[in-house]
Parts: sequence; structure tokens; C-alpha cells
Amino acid sequence: MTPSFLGEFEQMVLLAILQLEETAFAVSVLHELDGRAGRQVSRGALYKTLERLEEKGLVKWELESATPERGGHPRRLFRVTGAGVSALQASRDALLRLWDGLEGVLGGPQR
Amino acid sequence: MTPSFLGEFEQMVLLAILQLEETAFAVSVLHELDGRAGRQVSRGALYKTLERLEEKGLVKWELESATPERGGHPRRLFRVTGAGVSALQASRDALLRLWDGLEGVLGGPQR
DNA sequence: ACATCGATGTAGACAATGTCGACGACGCGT
DNA sequence: ACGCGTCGTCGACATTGTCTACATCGATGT
Repeated sequence: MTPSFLGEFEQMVLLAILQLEETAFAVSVLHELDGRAGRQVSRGALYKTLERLEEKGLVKWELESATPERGGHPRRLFRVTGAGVSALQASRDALLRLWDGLEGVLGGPQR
Repeated sequence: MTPSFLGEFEQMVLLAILQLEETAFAVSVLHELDGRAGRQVSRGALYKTLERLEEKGLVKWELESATPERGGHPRRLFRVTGAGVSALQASRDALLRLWDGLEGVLGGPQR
């Protein structure tokens, strides 16, 4: 069975959700991606990805409990599942191993 | 025009080429990816990706100079271009920023 | 010589991901 | 009641990821 690797964008979305924790709503994820990774995508693009990640069981969500005040639809709070975290670890480990020894070529993290 | 981000696999291929330096032939890249990242793909898949990376100007190649002894077609030695290195740096920086602060969730590198 | 084999590389197809733009639904001001 | 801003959904299409043939051309064996 193919472990089915994480796409590049899927990975970023998962990470943004983890970063946001209790405030991981779709639009916040968009801001997080823009802010941290300089990646600007449309809402539609993000929702599609989120949908696919859910089909694969890497994220799940629940409707916002407290104040659905602003806007129409109740917001959804996203969370990364255990499988999602594992997938993330796997991708990260692979990249880390590939980066290893190339600090000279790619600028080091603290440059 | 979209800055066109690097796909997940493209990124790995580029890194493997950098790692191999003077021995970056297609099949060696395959082994490098398998060894370092545990990623096993067919040769065809790799060649296609290499072809696309070249169209985008991220890699270039030259025919092996010395001993084209074994086999039919002369082997091609791949190299990452300056643009390729920049793209790699950009991806890495983005990921690094997204990972930042999540060492607790994803196991740290020295775990 | 000729059939094979092994190391390369090429081609064509198809699945998975990435990305939009447009549309439907709701509350809130005014 | 009407328009506006916030959410979420859809359908379409471009890009990437991947595979299974297939074509080449030395070296080998017979």
C-alpha cells in the first residue's frame, strides 16, 4: 500500500492548523499561510484542500461552539488528526534528511 | 504570473541532485531518494519530473564526458541551476517558518 | 552474425493535487 | 427590505505525480 505522500500545499495547510490551535478557522488559516509562508490562495482553493484532507482522515472539524456571531454560516474549527501528525512527521523527516549537508548551498536557517 | 511553487516531489528531486553533485545521473537520483527519503518511484516518473524541471529552468544537464561505456544512451549528468537553488531556498524557508514552534507536536530532529 | 540482456532514455495515459471564480446563505446595519 | 461582508460549496481546469510500455545501442554468448 502506498503511504500516499502529502502534497506540498496540503502539508502547509496542516501545519497552519497546528499553529493556530484553537483558532484554526478557514480564513485564519489563509492568513497564517500568507503571513508565515507568503502564500496567498483563494478561499476556494483552501476549502478544496481541506475537503481532501478530511477524506484522507488527516483533519477533522467541529462547528464553533461559542459565538457564531459574525457572518452567516457557523464557522468550522479544524484540527489535525493523529494520522495527520504522523504524515507531517514523515514528510518532515524526509526533507530533513535531504537537506542534511546542504546548509552551504541553501542559506542556513540563522543566516 | 504565479511564482509557481515547487511541488513536493520536484523539491526532493532537486535536493537529491544537489546531494549527488558530480554523480547526479538519473538512476543515482532514484537511489538517493530511496535511501534518504524512503521514496521509491519508477524511472519514468523521475524522467518526467526532470523534464518538467528543465522546462522551468530549474535544472540543466550535460552528457557524461568520460566513460559512456555501459549501456546504450549516454548518461546525462544533472545540475540544479541558480533559479533551482532559489526555489529550493524559498520552499525551505516557508516550511521552516511553518514548523517553527511545533517541535513539541512533531518530534524534534534530535529526538 | 544474431538474439539477448542490461542500462538509458522517451512517450502516452491517467490519477492526484493545486487553484480559480462564481454562486448560495446568513446576520447586521441603515 | 436591501445591500454588504463573512462563510462555505461547486464545477472546471491547470499542474504535478506516477506508471507501464517501448525504443536504443553497446556488450555478451552461442
